Amino acid sequence: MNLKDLSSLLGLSQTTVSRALNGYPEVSEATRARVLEAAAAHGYRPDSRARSLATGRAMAVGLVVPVNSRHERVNPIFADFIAGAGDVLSARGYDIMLSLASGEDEAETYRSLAARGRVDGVIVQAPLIRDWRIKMLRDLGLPFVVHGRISGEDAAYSWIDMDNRRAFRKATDHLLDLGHSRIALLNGLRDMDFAHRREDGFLQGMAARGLSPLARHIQNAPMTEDFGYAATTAMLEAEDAPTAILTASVLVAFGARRAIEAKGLKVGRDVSIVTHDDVLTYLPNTGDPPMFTATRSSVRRAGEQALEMLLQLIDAPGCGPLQTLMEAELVQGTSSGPVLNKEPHAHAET
Amino acid sequence: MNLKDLSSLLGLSQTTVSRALNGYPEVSEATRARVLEAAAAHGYRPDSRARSLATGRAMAVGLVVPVNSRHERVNPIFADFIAGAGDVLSARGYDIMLSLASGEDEAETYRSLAARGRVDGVIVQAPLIRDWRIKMLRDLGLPFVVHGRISGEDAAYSWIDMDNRRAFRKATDHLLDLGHSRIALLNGLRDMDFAHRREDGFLQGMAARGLSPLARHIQNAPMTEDFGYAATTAMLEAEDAPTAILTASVLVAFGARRAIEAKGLKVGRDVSIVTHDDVLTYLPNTGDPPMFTATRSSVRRAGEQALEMLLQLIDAPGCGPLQTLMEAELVQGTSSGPVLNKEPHAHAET
DNA sequence: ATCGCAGGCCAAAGCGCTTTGGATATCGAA
DNA sequence: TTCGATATCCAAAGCGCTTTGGCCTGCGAT
Repeated sequence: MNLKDLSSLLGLSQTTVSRALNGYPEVSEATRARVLEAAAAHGYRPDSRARSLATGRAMAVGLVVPVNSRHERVNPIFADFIAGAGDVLSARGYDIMLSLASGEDEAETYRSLAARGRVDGVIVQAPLIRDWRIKMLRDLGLPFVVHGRISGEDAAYSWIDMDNRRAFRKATDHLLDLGHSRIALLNGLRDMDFAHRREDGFLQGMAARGLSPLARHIQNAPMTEDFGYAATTAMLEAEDAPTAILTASVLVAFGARRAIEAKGLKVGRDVSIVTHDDVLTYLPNTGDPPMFTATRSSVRRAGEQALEMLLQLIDAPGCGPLQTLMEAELVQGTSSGPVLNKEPHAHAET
Repeated sequence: MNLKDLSSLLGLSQTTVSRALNGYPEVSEATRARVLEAAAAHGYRPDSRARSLATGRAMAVGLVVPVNSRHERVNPIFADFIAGAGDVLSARGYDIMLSLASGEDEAETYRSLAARGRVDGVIVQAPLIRDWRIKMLRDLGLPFVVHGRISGEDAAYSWIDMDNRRAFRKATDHLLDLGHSRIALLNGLRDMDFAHRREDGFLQGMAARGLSPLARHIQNAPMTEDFGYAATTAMLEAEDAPTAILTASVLVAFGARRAIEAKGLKVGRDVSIVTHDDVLTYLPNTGDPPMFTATRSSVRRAGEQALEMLLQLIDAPGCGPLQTLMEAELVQGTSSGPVLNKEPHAHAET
């Protein structure tokens, strides 16, 4: 059932039917009602390719998810980010064009999406420290919003980000206030911009009290449970074991907790954990008080907001760079407590 | 840069340029070379909407991800499934149209994708016990592949599934062989078809040895860490505590382990865990031997295979229902061992 | 010299929609 | 009665591509 069929069926021109369906005023209410009814009855839905070709708008946004080429990992935060994005988009009649891009192909992916007219805008995920994508997207003239920010990028661009530096500064201060001074940071991959900012916040907090962490107490890796476990185990067994650990994700915190408990130590008493919590639906930090003391910022909310912004940029191309900084709140859980003044934990089991 | 520009620039007709680019034989090799070179030089990429309108093929497949309406949860397995799917698709020039659909809207989502010509086929995720989607998709005439199977569906349809029943039968037998008889099952949501099959395999295994589990030892919930923790804690504290636990995901297994260790018990000695492992990149079951004894089947591989099948159905619409059953392998980890003959664990700490 | 045929190219007709630029009818005001 | 608004509707021109159905040209066969 296409427009031609429908209009001849109604004894009207395609123009009139199209206008009736799209809410234009040049059509009588009686006719509009008749058209809408017929359209519903026959399940007519305009072909989006044809419509898109005629209007020049794709009614879709691109979500380019980088597949870490070294690790071939797809971060599960995308599932929640997309859930947020999807809500906003479907409410406005947009679709999501998903592209997985691994490293080299990524430039081609953007160019292709733009040139083939598949999308009206894109979301840039997982920005790196000096990300080349900004310049390329600007050159392409494709509206975009970065989920995260890019250190070393001078030009203005639209982004939504959590205040990673401040969040980790807060988390660090929290631990320092509890008397901890040997604090470790289990962070995301080194080239990720967010990891850089988190480390920054951590170091600033330490420096403000005249402290400086051991180099081996700052580790970067994909944020998996076994990274948390392995890194924590190693640190607890070495000299100058940390009394508190900052982790970049709940999954890593799970691993840290396992390592601590495997040593016969108690989380929140012998070793404290403060984690960042993206509020992923399948990794809830539940309990009252919650299991982990955490800096909390919903990635799903970020997805909603990011798309709100992108749609705004698409609707009004000139409306300048939009920027949203989300604040993470520190929630006190059971995983952090005052430092114990006793023998280093490393020897607790020896 | 569109076809018209490119062809007038080359002094050729649009027909010839189009044919040259698409590999038709009616164009001399010399001309073809000239065209390809010019296209590359000017970064020409055919507008996919126009092409799609002309050919009738969308060159995109739909991935409809159900957002559990009760729980608003997006299962992280989709991230990995999509990674597999993306590999296959991008190699063949297809794009992914992602739709999040929550319950009621889902029918509309499929209808809309089909009617608007946005996709050439779809993947159906998370099938329920008696899923209405099969009938609807068949009526729509849209090629589709189900990721999972549908009990109570008589008509033939294309699917790819892991042999859930056999996997859990294997896992159960493994535990039974180790002498366990009080085995619990922490399963996914009750209306999910896979959960049903897993329970089946479990019950079959038990019945084969004349055993039948306690009703409260079979639990259904979203597969989160805290479900594993809470359920395990409760069971260990009650009468007739299980000596072994079967979990439906690594995340749930994490929770079960935490509960066991919190009771001062040792996983693999006091209480065994066998989990299903979807081999999610961010939830690796690492170690040698691995941390968890598990039935292993890569969901990423399933994604690849599912799209291979879907593309086949799209290319040759009549090629009949395609069905792939994947076998999960049982890998022995450190989380399962022979049953201890001693006082019930419930009292271990009292 | 003529014919047939293949190779190489092109004009134009779609694909299904939106949108421009009228056309026609109606109606109150002059 | 005549005239401009208004309100309704319509024919046709795109959007950028593919594809059908030719049109030439040259060449070997008749």
